[in-house]
Amino acid sequence: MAVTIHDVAREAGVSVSTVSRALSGARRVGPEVAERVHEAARLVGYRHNAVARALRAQRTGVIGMIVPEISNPFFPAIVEAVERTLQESDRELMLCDARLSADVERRRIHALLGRQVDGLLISPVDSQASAEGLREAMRHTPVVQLDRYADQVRLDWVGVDDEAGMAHVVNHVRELGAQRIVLVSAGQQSSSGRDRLDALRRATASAGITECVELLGEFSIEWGESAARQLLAGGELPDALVCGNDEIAVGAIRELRRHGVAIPEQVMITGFDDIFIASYVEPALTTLRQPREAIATEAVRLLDARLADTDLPVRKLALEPELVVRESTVSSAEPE
Amino acid sequence: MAVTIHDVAREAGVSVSTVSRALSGARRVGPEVAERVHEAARLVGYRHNAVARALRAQRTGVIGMIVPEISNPFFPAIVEAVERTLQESDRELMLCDARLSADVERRRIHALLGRQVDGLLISPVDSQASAEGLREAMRHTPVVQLDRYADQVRLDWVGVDDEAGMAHVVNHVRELGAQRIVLVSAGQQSSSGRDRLDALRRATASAGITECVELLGEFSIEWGESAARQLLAGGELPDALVCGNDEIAVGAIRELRRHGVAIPEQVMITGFDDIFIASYVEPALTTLRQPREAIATEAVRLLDARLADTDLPVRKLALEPELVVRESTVSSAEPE
DNA sequence: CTGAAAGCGCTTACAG
DNA sequence: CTGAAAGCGCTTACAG
Repeated sequence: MAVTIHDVAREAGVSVSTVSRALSGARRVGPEVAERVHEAARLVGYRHNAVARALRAQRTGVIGMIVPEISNPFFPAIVEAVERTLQESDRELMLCDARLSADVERRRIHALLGRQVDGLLISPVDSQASAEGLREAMRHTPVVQLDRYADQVRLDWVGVDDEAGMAHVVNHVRELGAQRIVLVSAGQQSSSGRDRLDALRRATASAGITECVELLGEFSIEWGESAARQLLAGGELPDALVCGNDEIAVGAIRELRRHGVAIPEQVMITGFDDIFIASYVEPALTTLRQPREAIATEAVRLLDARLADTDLPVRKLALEPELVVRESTVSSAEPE
Repeated sequence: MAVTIHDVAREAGVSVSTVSRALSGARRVGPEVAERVHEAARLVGYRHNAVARALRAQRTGVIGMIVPEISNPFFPAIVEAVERTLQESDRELMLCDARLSADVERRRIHALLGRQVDGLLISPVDSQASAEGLREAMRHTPVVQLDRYADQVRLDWVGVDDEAGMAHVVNHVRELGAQRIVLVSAGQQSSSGRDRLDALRRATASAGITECVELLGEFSIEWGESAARQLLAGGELPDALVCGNDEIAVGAIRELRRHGVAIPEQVMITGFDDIFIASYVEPALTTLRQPREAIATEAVRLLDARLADTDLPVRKLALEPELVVRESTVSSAEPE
């Protein structure tokens, strides 16, 4: 029914083996024969069947990717870069959304394994609960974690260097004269929450800041607003609010401005990630720009390395984020 | 090497046919035999091979999806909903980014066809240049367009009802007393640009608005800013700025506020789409909320209908957006 | 209800 | 360089 390699073979007057070789470009075919095969393929309207090829070659050319939540504005840029990178080697991306549930995540892993993906890129939803699914996955295919990671799993990872980032940001506000700093971040459930808090503590300590309050909630605008309300109720405001991510910072900015607090004059505010809206809030947010593009390409590179050699040691790759100074810390900052 | 159905058959002491039937749930298997097969499968660690199944069954269970640009904040929510809908029927999503190029788009179409997708969901990048690729696609697999569409192609489509939306918005500002209205939108290259402009013209005409200037550029924040500058330079401001999408509106808001214009007191502003930042700009933006979830589920439904019956007539499904009133038109609007 | 056999469309040793 | 043959892991008429 479908046009197959056999139709091409008949048309060109050669064997299917020759057609296969000519079409796949494996060079052991006479030049005029190759020409004839290509002509015949065009004539009969032949199209590759990647499924048949995959079954035979034991390689699908499909990479699975699971993100915690596609609608989280952080991931689309990474997905896009991964997809672009894969195209360079004629591979496709099968994308899944874990909907923030380790359970859904595990089911998606199984589905992707069933589809025989050549590798899996994943940002695990939970540092604990994701571990089991990941272990299952790595028994069957190369796996690389990106952005987030799970504990107790020996798996490659590439993501942002929280340590370096927080040091940048703390030094920045320090140089601008901040003495009293409040850290607003998330709890320790996710790897980012924990790592950023640790990084924040070390950064403030090594900057010689002793007066340092911690407000811990979650990575959301709502928590940023609520934390700001706590500060307002507490009386005196700190010099700077260093937030665990941009959403917290955006929430804090909104709430503080509603109460007439001048930013950055009364309080400086910083974020982390540089999501789209960071440059559109008022005042525009000073933050750390995640090297999303690099994270994506490095993730594919790590995967390919493991594809080539299964005995590689586990690699963790932390990429330094870039400090983007905007008006939430420096009122004269050039608008981008 | 891999554990196959044969290993299960040996373990269970039955034929591979029986194993296949028992595992796929085709009920023509004795209950205790089925039990034994499942037990054996567990024992030998059997996993489905979706590739082999797809080759044999001539059905992959994979739906291809091509979006103009994943990082455009409009699409992730749709992608998420599509993926969720597909999961209900154990299908997977193969996602491609056309990078706003009809050329890349055509290559992605070919790749997906080669992978034998069971159907294609696409938001074409260009109303003209996308047509050829789409025609190629529809010769091989069911295709449904969503959000955008191409001209001169007989293909199902599901998207927002621009006509109804613009009528809502124009009536809204009209009721609030706006007489002089400026339309800021995009040109006619894309289907949305054209349709929204048409809808806007009809809406203002039928609302009896005669003083109506049109500023046409593109769907971007930059164009919104630039249009606002033109207005400021032109002297007297209109009562309302009705924008073709949220990004234009956000740009206009920023620029007008920079120049001290009071919104909505001096000028009301409306958008279209209700993207994430619409509720976070100041003042929060009155806009039309796209029924993204419904667009996604209807797109899959249309595809499934066509999968079941190839002779269906072409269907266009326009879904009404919801007017979300915020502070950019009504200063007392409740913050959400 | 169950099994033997054919075959989905390709690739790839193996000969020649 | 080219061809005949086996086989990737399944499903599905066809018999029984």
